[in-house]
Amino acid sequence: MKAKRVAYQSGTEGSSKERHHVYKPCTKGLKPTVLFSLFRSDFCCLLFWFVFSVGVAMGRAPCCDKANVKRGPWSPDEDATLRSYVQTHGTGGNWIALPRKAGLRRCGKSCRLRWLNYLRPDIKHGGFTEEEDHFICTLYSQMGSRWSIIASQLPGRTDNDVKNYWNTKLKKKVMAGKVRLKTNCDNPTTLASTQSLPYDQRVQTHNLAFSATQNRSSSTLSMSTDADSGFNMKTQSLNLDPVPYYGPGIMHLSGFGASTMKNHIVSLSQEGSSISDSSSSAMDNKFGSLPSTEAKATDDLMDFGFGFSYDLVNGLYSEDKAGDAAPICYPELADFTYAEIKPQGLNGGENRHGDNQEN
DNA sequence: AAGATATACAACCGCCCCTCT
DNA sequence: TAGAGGGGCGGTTGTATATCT
Repeated sequence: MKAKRVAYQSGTEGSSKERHHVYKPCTKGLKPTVLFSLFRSDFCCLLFWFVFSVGVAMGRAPCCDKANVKRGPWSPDEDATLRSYVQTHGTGGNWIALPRKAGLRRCGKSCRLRWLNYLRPDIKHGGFTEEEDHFICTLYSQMGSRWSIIASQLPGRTDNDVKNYWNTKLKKKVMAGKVRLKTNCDNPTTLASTQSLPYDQRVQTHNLAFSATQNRSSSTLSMSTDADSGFNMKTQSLNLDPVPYYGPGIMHLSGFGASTMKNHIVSLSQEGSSISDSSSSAMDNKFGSLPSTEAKATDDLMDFGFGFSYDLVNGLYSEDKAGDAAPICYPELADFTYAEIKPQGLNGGENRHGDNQEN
């Protein structure tokens, strides 16, 4: 049950319907000169209200009054206030109302972010282990930039942390061939859930079950979810091309946090792997089974969305044979143009955030 | 030593989804 | 059933710090 809604706190007043009201001057019976002068002023008013109304209609109202909330870095006092309030009262299921109750001049979303990414007691910052590197790379290869899901598999890590780490360090490590990955497993589980296993076994457990190569031009993905994981068992097919590709197996995703599962699908395309927000599709479940790799080395190419593929079996992961030695990279498989390192094929995200580029 | 450049990461933005009325 | 509002997410930006020239 959600908390009672709060009234608009932004600079606008009333409901969105009321905000659509446009000032309409009466000009009946006025002389032309007066009419003209009125027209000029009214035109400005109309223009203002038109722009204002359109602006309101086009986008949603802000969650808080941006003019009256503090922004920027949090002070230690604010941190203490927020921590104390949340630990004492909880969030109450309403972050928007929380800052007012807690006596903070901050946007509710800002409070939420600060708590989740920084103040939460179980947070780990920095110091990513090699194991975590592998895990992140593996999951990134499977699902792209679903940072919240990836982070949910790493105890103490936040999506923001993982995202920043990937963008600033790990991506470069991968490009430099300093991250080892291993394939041949079809049941990825959380890092936390396998902590007790020997390292090599854990890596095997987390390795890629999903492969996509650039020359695999057509695919049909058998989408299913694991009833054991809490998902609804469902099987669906996604025809991406008239010539279907039937994957050799099913990838179980029981380890992924079901609570964060929303409508996303994983698809294969000519560009390789991609994950699409299903807002543009009819898919009900976010993840499903994917063609798993059955130790076919030629199929074990990992597409990081960089515009190239890695040979996972022979290339990136070499611990089996060479201990901690750096992996072998295959330049013929990779376009290392650094500028090209950017997740691609995340159609939903690109669409969703296309407007952001205007900022 | 100083300015330029690179790096790291906290914080923000705007969108979408879900729930409630 | 439509609209409002909040939560959550991924992408981007801003800024402090580190490194380089």
